[in-house]
Amino acid sequence: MSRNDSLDLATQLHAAAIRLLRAVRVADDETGLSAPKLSALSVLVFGGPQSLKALARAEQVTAPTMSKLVADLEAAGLAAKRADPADKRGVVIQVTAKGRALMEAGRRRRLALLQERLGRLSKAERDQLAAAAGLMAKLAQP
Amino acid sequence: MSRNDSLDLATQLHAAAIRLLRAVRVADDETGLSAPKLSALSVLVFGGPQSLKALARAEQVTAPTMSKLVADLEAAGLAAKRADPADKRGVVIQVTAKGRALMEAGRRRRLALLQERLGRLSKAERDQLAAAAGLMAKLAQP
DNA sequence: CCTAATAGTTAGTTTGACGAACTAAATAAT
DNA sequence: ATTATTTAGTTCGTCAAACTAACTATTAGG
Repeated sequence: MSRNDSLDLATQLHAAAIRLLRAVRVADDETGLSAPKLSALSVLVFGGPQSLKALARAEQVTAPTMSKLVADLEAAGLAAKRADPADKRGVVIQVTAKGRALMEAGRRRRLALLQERLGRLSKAERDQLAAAAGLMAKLAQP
Repeated sequence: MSRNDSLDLATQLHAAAIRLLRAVRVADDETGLSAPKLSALSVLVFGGPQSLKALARAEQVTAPTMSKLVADLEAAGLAAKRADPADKRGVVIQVTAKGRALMEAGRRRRLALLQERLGRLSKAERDQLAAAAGLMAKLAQP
């Protein structure tokens, strides 16, 4: 029974996470940015200026893929590249003020969407979710 | 703002869901199926036989997109289409035994990945997570 | 009936992913 | 010190998956 519990838990958690992310995805449309670009921008905002390789690893894509995403972000004035003073092969990519503002607005919309739904739950249920968020983070650790 | 307000909860839930999905995503690679096809197959397994339109709506894609996904699943012998007896325009799509077996194998691999991590939690914490999965599904409802 | 709506497919386009091949720079080896 | 190797990033070609527009076939409404 314990084995079945685990199977069910893994399946249910997986399905629930997918549905939850899908539900809030609509808020991202309004930024005018695609999900991969918005996500890369988010890493720049929260992770600070970094190399292309680091950014690619954070987003679990290859260097060429990230190279193109960054080029598009740069063309849109949302990110900027500068030479790495310590390594002339390298670049340091950072978010611009415009990029930061756009990311923040998108994030607020996404969270607003979730908050509206959170209002449907009781206080006890919200507390339960808050505790679970911590547990999920623990599960996701390597 | 309190530490436990709903903005924090929304932020934590969103981040936790993303990290959790990333952590188990590697298990799906071994199915040999892409994420969209695996996801569509999952809807067929859990939602039963249904029309292309229903499947497209469930996956939040357009009919042409789903038409191609189903065609590929059919070519791989994982799903089957039959005419809808009640509407000659319509088709009913259902998972095959092979498709069901593949989904089950994927689910087992995903669990295997999570198992070590689930072991870090107490039984009480696992119960908490299971309950939270239900709440998350509720949140995701439109 | 005939017209409008619906189910699904086909055609063409865009985006984002990859690997392979390239340039340039840094590091290791002899 | 010179050469070889590795590393960082880009460009190119290709593919999957998403969309819209337009098509066929069928059903439903006036």
